[in-house]
Amino acid sequence: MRLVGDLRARARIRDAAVGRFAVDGFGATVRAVAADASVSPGLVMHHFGSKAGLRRECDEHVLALIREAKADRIGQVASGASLLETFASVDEFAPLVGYILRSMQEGGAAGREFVEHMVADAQVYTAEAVAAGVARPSQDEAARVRYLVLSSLGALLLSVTLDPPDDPRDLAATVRRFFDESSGPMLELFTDGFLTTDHMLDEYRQPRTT
Amino acid sequence: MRLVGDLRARARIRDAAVGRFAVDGFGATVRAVAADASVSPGLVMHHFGSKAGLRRECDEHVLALIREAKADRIGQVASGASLLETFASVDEFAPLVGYILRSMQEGGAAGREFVEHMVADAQVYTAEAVAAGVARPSQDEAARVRYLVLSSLGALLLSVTLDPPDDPRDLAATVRRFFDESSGPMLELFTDGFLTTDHMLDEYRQPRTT
DNA sequence: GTCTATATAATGATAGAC
DNA sequence: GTCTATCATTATATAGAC
Repeated sequence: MRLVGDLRARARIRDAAVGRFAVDGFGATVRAVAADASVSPGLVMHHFGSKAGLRRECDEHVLALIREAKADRIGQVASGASLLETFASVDEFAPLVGYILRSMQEGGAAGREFVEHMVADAQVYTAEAVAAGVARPSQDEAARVRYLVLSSLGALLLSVTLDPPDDPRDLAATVRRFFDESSGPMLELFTDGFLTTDHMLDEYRQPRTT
Repeated sequence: MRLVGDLRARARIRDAAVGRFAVDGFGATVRAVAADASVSPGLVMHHFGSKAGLRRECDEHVLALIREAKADRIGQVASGASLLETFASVDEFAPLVGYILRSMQEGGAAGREFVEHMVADAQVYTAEAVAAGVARPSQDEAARVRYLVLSSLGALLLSVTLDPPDDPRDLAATVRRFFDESSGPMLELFTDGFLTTDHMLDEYRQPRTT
């Protein structure tokens, strides 16, 4: 079957590209991707037109997979970072996590969209948590959620970037280590806070009232 | 004076490189640096041996300047992120902030060292704050400080990376915008916390006691 | 010290055979 | 659809004149 063969080659190249980009970053060469997919560099260009075209399809494919996986576990996910932790430990999804981390690192379209989706999701979960009395209400819900997601994902990204695994295939272990080290402090910070009192906070609450 | 002329050219190239790397990332070419310094590409190689050599000297120079500047304002700095905010608003230091952000983004040696220094500093400040009764004590001071620094710097980095200024010279404005948006949520989170109670936290406090 | 000219290597992309 | 061969560009780095 000619069409099936075609689709399978395309998919193989795309999957190889996702893995390569995850491991080496987006500076990875078309040649390396072709080698991983056991095809010629020319075939990559034939199917995707350009490296940018390949990148675009990888972005879309990864985002689609993540959206799909999120739908399967709706309600179970509280923060973007813990989603990535869960994903990283599933072999099948590990390359996706690497790809998304690279995308956040580089500032690409996929990274931005992923973060924005995470913020949107967290907004819903937080509202539910507040309604359930599990989370405290905030002076500015939108700003709080945004900072929580940005800081959680940013801490993970920075941790992985500054201290990457020797073998990039061990990304899952690195992600897990980060969570082992930070889940304690996070819980403590989120429950007790960090400061005792702060005059600036009073001002934040009652701007120019007193 | 031959020696003075030499040193001035070296310094000019190095400063140009810091600025270029800050704006374009470390993929910036030797040619671009040479053009910014108004010298030939050959002269850059003559002075620094290789692009890697140039990079090394930039790393050392930036770290030295930051160490120096930190010494000048000892005790005034609570977190790494607010240090960068202060720096970014001073025109003279703006390229340094860009350089450090790029270095954290790429995972280079300078980024790692900068973060580690920030963690070490924050450890001292936090201990003082706890002693003064301004900050709550923690179950694991080292882990808490590390997470606070990593999340603050990570949130800033991610924010700047995902939504960079149109003109890279407007980095200061972007950094300031991030702080305007997140200082409120940070203060609230740090003072009140986020969750009401959490069973997992009890376990964290008294592991296998009950 | 500084420049011009060039060597060398790698990359994205194209052309055409099969 | 797939490959081989090649082009054009771009990068670091070198050599040697001034």
